[in-house]
Formats: sequence, structure tokens, C-alpha cells
Amino acid sequence: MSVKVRFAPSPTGYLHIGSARTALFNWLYARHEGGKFYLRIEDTDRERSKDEFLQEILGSLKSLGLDWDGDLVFQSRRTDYYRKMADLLVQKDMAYGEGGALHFRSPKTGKIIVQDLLHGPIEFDLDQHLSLAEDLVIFKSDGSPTYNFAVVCDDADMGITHVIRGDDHISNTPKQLPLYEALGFQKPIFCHIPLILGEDRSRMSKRHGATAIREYVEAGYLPDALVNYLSLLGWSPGNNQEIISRQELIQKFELKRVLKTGAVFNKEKLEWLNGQYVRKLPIPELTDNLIPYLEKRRYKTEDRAWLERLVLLFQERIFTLNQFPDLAQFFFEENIEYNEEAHKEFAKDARLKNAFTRYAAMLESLPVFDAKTIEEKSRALMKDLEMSGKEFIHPCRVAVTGRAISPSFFETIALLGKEKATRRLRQAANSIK
RNA sequence: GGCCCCAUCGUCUAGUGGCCUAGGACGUCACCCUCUCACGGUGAAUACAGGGGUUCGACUCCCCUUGGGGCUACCA
Repeated sequence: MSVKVRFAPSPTGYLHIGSARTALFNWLYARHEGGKFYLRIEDTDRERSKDEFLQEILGSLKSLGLDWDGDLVFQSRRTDYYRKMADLLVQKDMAYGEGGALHFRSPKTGKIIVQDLLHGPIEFDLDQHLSLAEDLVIFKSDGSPTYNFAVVCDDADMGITHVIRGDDHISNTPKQLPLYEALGFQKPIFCHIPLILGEDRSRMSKRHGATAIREYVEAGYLPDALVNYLSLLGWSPGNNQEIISRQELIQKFELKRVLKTGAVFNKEKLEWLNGQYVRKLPIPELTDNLIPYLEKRRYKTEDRAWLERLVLLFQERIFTLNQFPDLAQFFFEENIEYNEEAHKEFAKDARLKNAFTRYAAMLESLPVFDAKTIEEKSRALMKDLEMSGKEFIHPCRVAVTGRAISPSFFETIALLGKEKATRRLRQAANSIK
């Protein structure tokens, strides 16, 4: 029998890191096994379910590249089916109505054993577990089914073979098991995977920082890097490999290798990993990815050849895409502001006033304006001025970029262009008293 | 409180009784490369929670303690 798994978000919020990882493990398992990955929308809470949340969840899933099979299943549209199942229970006197709600006659004594793929058998003793022995509400008084009831009905009806969900659902399972029995459904294989934790080891939530997948995508984390990182939270291929392509992930993913311990989400490592992916991207593709971030700042992007050269200059300096506009700001904006600390380097140096002036004139006279030529001529000028590389380059960098940090200086001058470079040098010269 | 789950460097992890004086990665620190930053390279520091067993031999198996987490809804 082929594998069928599902991811079942409730549209009461955005898709967060934890749910995304659950979705990913389901997806990886399905793709690895050549099975099906379904999406079921658990929108039985009419108050809190919102279409905007659904759209964001679907959007996030798509942006991660987690494609699903078949149509979406909406629990809100399946009330008739749940009703039918509930009636069945009432007929068998396994459920009864009370105050407008329907209760299931939960077993009162004995043990319920959850067979879990990762944890093995987990025993629940009803004699000790007071809340488990209470009759489970299966239909609310507003006419909608409760979570535990709908889940069982749907998983059975959809032919789900493996229920892969968060550890926080372990305690729901003994409530659901008797329902399978009562309805004569075949039980799926349960696999409870560990939660993703914040720095303080409590379940990851908003107070731990950004938790929405959308926020990471918008910040310029690459989908493949995100997927790669998430896959390493609670799972590993076992050979110390950290950078794993999507195809390899599908090939190597095994449910049995999933760990039982909660994993702390570490943004630094995600950033590093994203940097690795940025570095591997072909320049044209990286450029395409970067353009939206530039457009957001209204920076000019039409000179493709120039832009690609610029991107190449920054490829090894950015970890996330949104860092690019800030780092490359002085290439796009006409006027620069001096970084205060960096400006002190030349603010009162008369020798530099002369150096800047002569440098501007020299650059202006260059017939060819490429990095190689610029470097040759610049070094000659340094010699003439009796200045060392550092003495000359550092102040010039500040004069031309406003900052103490930039990509390779001569490349920077070349890409900045003759006009911007000379104008800024003269401006700097003039600012020196 | 009750029930349940979990336990290797700060973090993610390798490890399924001897290969472990515990390996990799992020981060940290030092050095190299160097026009700054970054990349890259080299190296260092840092972990089997504690106590009992089992065994010729435990990071690996069992028990207890401790610690952390989750669940305890007519939310999902």
C-alpha cells in the first residue's frame, strides 16, 4: 500500500517555523516513498479561521517548494460526513447528546497503548489519567465537530497511512484511538516528531523573534536553504553532511532517523547556511533574486551588465538577500554620508586634501576605466605621493563610499564609475580645511 | 498538581556494548591570506546531567534522581 501523509494546518495564524518543519517532514517522507502528500485545512473553529491566514499558509508552503497532491480538503465543508459518523456512534449507543453537544462514551478503565514509530509503545493508564476517561465531546453545540473527532474521521476517510505530527499531539492520540475502534476504522501509523524550541528551550513562539516563514522569505532566505536548515532540525543523514540539496534530501530522508529530542532553532546557523547557498548561486540567478530588494529602495536596476558585476562583488559578503541594498547603497545613491568614525581618518589631513585632488584628476584622465588599469595607475600615484597602500586606500575608500568597509577598493572605483568617483573625491578634498 | 515525552560541546548533531583519550557543523578565540570587510585556510577551547545496576567491558541496555519540555478546552 502506498504511503499517504497529510499536513493539517488550521488557518488561525501564519505558517510558523515549527509547523513548516512538520509539513516538510511529511512532504519529504511522501516524496521519498513515492507516496502522496495531502493538505487538509482544519477550519472547524469558525471564529478564529480566516481566509487571509489560509492564503498566507499556502503561500508559505509554495515558497518553500512544498507542493501537495490533490485538492485541499476543508473540514468546514465535510460536516455532513462527520454527522454521519457521529450518528453511527449514537445508533450503537457509543455516543449521546447532552446540552446540544454530542459526547463519545470514552473507555473508563484499562490501558490505551499508542504505538509510535519513533517512541515505541506509549502507555496511558485510564485509571490514573482522569481527563482521558472523561467523555470526549465530538460535536460542539454550534454544530461543528471537535478537532479530535474530525481528525480521526478524515485521516481514515483520506486513507492516511502515516500520521506525522508534533510531539504535542502525543496526548491527543489516546483520545483518538478509541474512536478508531468505535468507528471500525483502520489505524494509521503514528509518528510524533519533536518540537522546535526557542533559545530558552520552550516551544518556539513569537517572543523568540521571527517565527513566520513569510518573514524569512521576505528577509531574503533562499527556499532551498530554509528547507535544508529545517530538515536538519531533528534529523540528519548520518554522515556529517550539512549542505544537502532538495533532491538529496528526498533521496536520503528516513523517518526512522528522526530524533526524539526537541531542537533549538539557531538563526546564526541558518544565516551561515543561507550564505553557503548564496555563494553557490549563478550570478544571473542571484541578480534576479536581488532585484526586488533593490526595487523596494527604488534603486536603478536596468543596467544588467553593470548590476551583475556588482552582484559578483557582493556575493561573498551577504548572507541574506536583504543585506544587499544596505551594503551596496553607495553605488546607487548619488550622495553619500560619511560614517563619523571613518571620516575622522581624513577630516583634518592636509596631505590627503592634495592626494584626493590629484587622484580625482588622474582618474578623470583615464581612457580605460577598469579595475586593473585603475589599480596600476593608483599604485603609481601612491609612489609619487610617497604613501603606502593603506595610507592611501583607506581614506580614499571613505571619501568615495562614506564607509570604512567596502568590497575590493579598485573594483569599487571601477563600478562606481568615473563621474561618481571623481566627484566624491573632490568633495572630500574640499571638506578638508 | 496529574499524565506523557525527552536528556552527547552554548546550539544543531554523529554515535545503536569494545572502532570514543567521543567525530562534524554553527558560534567563540587565535593565526594565515589581505587595501577594509567578507570569503577561504589552519589551529584552539567546550559535551556523554548525577547515582545505582547489567556486563569481561558502557555515551550506548535497565532503574532511580535531577533537569527541561508538552498536554491537561464544546482551540487546533
